[in-house]
Amino acid sequence: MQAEERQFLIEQHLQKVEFASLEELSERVDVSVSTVRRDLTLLEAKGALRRTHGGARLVAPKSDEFIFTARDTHQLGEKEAIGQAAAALIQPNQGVIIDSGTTAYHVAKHLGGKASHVITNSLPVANHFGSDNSVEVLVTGGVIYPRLGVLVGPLAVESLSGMHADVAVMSAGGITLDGITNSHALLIDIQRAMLKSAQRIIFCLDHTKFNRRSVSPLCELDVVDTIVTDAQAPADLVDQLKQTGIEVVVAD
Amino acid sequence: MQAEERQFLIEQHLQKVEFASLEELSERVDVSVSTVRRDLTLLEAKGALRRTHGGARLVAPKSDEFIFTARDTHQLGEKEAIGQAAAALIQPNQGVIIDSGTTAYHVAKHLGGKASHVITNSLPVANHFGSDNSVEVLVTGGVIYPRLGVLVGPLAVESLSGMHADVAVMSAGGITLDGITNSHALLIDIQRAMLKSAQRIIFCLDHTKFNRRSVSPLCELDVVDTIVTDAQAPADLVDQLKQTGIEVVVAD
DNA sequence: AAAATACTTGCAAATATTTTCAATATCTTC
DNA sequence: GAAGATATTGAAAATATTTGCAAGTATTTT
Repeated sequence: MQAEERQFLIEQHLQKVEFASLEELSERVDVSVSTVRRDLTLLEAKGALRRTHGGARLVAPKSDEFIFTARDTHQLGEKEAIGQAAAALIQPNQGVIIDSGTTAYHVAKHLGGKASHVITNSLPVANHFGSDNSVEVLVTGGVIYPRLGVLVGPLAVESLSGMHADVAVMSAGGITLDGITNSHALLIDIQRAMLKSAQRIIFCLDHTKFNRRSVSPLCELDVVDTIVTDAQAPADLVDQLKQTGIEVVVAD
Repeated sequence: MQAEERQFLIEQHLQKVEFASLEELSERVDVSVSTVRRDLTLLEAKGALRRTHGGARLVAPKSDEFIFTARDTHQLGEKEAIGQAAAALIQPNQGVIIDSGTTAYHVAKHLGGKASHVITNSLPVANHFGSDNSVEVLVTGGVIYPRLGVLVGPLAVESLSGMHADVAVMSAGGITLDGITNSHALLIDIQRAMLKSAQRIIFCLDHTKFNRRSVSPLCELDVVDTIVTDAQAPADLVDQLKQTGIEVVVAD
């Protein structure tokens, strides 16, 4: 059996059982426990699963809500800080558009009852405000993009285009001096509608997004008013961004 | 069993029972009480639960604060049965509109991957299908009605009016021979749009809804194709409904 | 305030992981 | 197609983690 085939089988098996011990996997693909260990290490690096003591678990278990909410600890500290700093930029009683994506979600968590209206296409954000009747939450329509809990499609774009907000809190996949990019092509149209509907544009981008280019271009830099990032963002790019007239807030 | 799996089971069990003693948990996951203690400490740090003397208690998760979801035990048995019976009426690969309201939610829970499309204005229903990519879930836009997790308002009505589905699974506040009524006036417009957009109308009404009249009239009986109810529904009204040509399914 | 119950701490046994190394398999290069 | 180089595999020793237990401390109950 080939190494790749074996790893594929492990992945597939894990999709079914969610948790698997080393012995279980070793028996199933008929190699030594050592090899399974090595495979798991590789698969973890690939992001396909997470190692645990004695075995492995699925990254996004079906029983789990959406990819993030509680369990996503990827750069959690930075995202929390960014969330707090971005929320501080919002004035009381403003109307805020909140993008999908983990970073924007953390902003929502820190927003409290500050905003009077929230517009979002993210189900986790909607859930977060769901039982809070101090904020009016407007959810765009759309088709659920599985695992992310984002509403996409024409309905989402349409419902956004008729709206207006004071601020848009956005996230994205990458930023360079050429502009901002994002990975999910389906989101681009929606994000552009968000950018059009808001007066002030705040992008929340942790340091890993700097000098990175995702597949689809989203917008030029001149659309952006403010960028919120963390302390590890590369100083040179931050300076260059400031020179183009963008306000850059560095959260600690 | 691995540590992570064990902790996951503890979390999951707690979702059901709200509170569990150390012994109970220790027995359930088959480790010593000491280990359960350590697990609980970790889970508490993660924010998944709250420790108490002798056990652990669920920390009310925001996303579940909608009136129902798991915790609403009001006529739970009946609603489960109705949910199952109504789900059985759906043919594979149909497009299904699912109304907000607890009873309709239970139908969603039993639907599995049967429907190919689901249209809903209920956040709990959307969440339920959220990470399932075998079903395409279309969420109407709208403003969140707090505590119920329902999307209401003109946007919800608009997005529904352009759609079409094979079946609509509805719930309501009361039914008499004069028609069906509902309590939330905001929902009426949306429900009417749902009724217009679907070919077959199934109303799910537990026995407490029979011979009851809510504030706002929703529709006449001739719109209804099928009513699913439980065994305690009054026989006379059930008979009379059958005579008007409505199919009445009684779940046990 | 005493009894009962639950919690914390420290420790040894069990279990898992990393590291290392020899054996085998696979790929190059001639 | 054979010889050497490289990569992969399985197994064993060293290291680290987790688990269960028991003694001591805190908390609740009566």
